[in-house]
Amino acid sequence: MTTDPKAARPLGELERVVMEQLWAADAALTVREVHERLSLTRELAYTTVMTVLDRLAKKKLTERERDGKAWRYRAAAPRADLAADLMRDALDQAGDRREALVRFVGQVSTEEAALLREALSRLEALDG
Amino acid sequence: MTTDPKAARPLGELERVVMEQLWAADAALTVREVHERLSLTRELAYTTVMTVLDRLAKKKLTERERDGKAWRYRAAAPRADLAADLMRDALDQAGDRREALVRFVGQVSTEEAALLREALSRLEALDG
DNA sequence: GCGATCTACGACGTTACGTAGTAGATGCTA
DNA sequence: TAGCATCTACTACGTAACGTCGTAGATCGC
Repeated sequence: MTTDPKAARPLGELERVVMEQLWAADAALTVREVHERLSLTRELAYTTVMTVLDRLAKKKLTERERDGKAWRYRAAAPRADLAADLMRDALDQAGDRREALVRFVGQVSTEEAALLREALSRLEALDG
Repeated sequence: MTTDPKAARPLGELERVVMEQLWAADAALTVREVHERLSLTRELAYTTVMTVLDRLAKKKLTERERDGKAWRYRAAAPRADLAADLMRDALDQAGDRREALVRFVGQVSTEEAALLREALSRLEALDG
């Protein structure tokens, strides 16, 4: 689990692209910086980006720190964590976990299956 | 994949309990039957259940067939399929699949990890 | 033919999200 | 230090999903 044990609803479309900027950045970004990056591919009001960043913070998906009069935002958790949380939630909704996992591995690509085996091996090595 | 290759958004709360009735039933159920079952634990108008069943049908999550003047609904896909689809969607959102899978297996229970290994073995046996 | 039962469709409240404007606080600069 | 640029806080609006029903009309069995 990342942080919240509850409801990790999938991100909205704009929320996702904003988070992607944060994940892609080395450091925490200001609203302006995120806005600038997004402006390369779409038109958005500065305040729109600010609102989204703010909402993400309220949802605990971003954290922010002061930098002068501005806030700097960074992702509260790695992208992979978010994805893993969503996978968990999905699995939790299945009645029969075994069956759900069977279906899941049955639909992943060969590469993904290999990655899964690898991850499990690594886990085994750790757990002993 | 179950049916729709796209957006398998998680079900709403009422949609979920309705689907659970369908999954739990041996045969296709009428609105009345679903309503009766749900009425055991909560109060709902008959038409509310009907609306939900209808919406689920429009979303291709249920299929229906005539039975006299009434419709009989059944889940369009096994519950496990839905869960697996959601897991897929979640995985697809991860930037780095490897990392996401590592995080995922890192948070599943020991039992789930075992089930995953089992499912992968089975897959391997099939794929050769 | 009637009454019970169904469906079709519209409606309303709430919440999430995309999108943005206004007002006021704040910090840099000439 | 006065003022402009910049930032935040807050409010707002439209849309879509969903929970929740009601009404009207079709339909089936007696």
